[in-house]
Amino acid sequence: MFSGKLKLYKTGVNGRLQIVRLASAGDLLGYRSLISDEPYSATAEVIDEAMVCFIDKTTFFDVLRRNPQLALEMMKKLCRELREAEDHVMDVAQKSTRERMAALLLTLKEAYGSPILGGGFSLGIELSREEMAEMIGTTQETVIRLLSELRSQGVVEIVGRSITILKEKNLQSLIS
Amino acid sequence: MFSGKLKLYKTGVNGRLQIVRLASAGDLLGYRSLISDEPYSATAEVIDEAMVCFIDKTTFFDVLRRNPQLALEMMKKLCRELREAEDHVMDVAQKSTRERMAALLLTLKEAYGSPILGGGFSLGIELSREEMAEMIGTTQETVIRLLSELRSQGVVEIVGRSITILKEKNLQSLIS
DNA sequence: CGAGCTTTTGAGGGGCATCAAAGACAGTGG
DNA sequence: CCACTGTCTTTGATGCCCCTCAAAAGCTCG
Repeated sequence: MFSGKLKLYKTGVNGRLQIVRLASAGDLLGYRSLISDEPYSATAEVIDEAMVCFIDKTTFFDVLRRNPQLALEMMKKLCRELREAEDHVMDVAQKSTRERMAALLLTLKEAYGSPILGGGFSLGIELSREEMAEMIGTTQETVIRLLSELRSQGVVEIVGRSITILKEKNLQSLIS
Repeated sequence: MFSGKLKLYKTGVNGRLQIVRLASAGDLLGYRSLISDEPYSATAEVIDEAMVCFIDKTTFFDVLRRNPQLALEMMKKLCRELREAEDHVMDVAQKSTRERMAALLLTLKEAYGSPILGGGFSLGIELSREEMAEMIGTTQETVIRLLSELRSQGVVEIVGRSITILKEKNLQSLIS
């Protein structure tokens, strides 16, 4: 199967990474720096096999200028991403690490998950413990502890990097 | 003097607020929900006297469609805000409260500050302790403790809600 | 099988939230 | 003018969540 997943991250204090978002097939990358004329502020790295296609700067702007409707669509996309980013700020600022862990699992399930025989959901994306930590702003160790906690409660099943959600409702109730 | 300042905030878990950004004269508000067709995700509240001007939805889109250059400008603005929001995520996730406090003071100084006789900077905006807490994702009490710490070190001068930065360099070195 | 990763588990400590209460300050009405 | 009230600010005490450090165990690959 052709999947194609990238992670987009920033580098923070003492090299600690912060994953800003994941990108999949069809997503646009880098257009923001193009538009705002700022230097690239994030780094992209392949998680799964991905094919990338480059668009020339002038072509990009030409198409955009000739096609107001497309421009509007892009603005829509930007607005949505902005709202998501702001929500993310609030999550990190207010929620406990446990709540963010639960939210991450549910988000991944929404984006990549697929139902599995017996009623669970396979996450459909395999991240390292550290990558998860970098997404929710915590450490490897804490991610591990929270995951084992969930496993011991029968909420998830874990085999290596493959995670299956067994009791989605328990996660839902965790994110309050 | 005519200033006009608003705060834009979201409501999080158990009603705790998160100030997403401050807006001043000339800023646009609410256009994001307009464009992305999502429900309003934030609330605006006046801090200083402000005059607000409403634009009709259809007018807005008309102008945008007829004026590709304007659309590009708006996209620029959106991209910049997006980058700022993502930076903010990283700050909250990685930096200590003390670092965020210092960063907040410097940000406010950049946005509203004005030089004062003797080499300091008056912040030029008066926020309650709680509002500052809501901006950097902490509590009132912690803001107060950090501010007194800075005052006792002679880094800032505080009279009620008016804050003067005396030793900007010390703040700079705090944000690492 | 050894080297280098990731994952796991444990111990310890500190930063910060929470709770509680007193002080400061402004507005209100008697 | 002064007690009265509500809001904001300050300070102190307590505890716990989670980061940090350390080390062992598991996995992968040459």
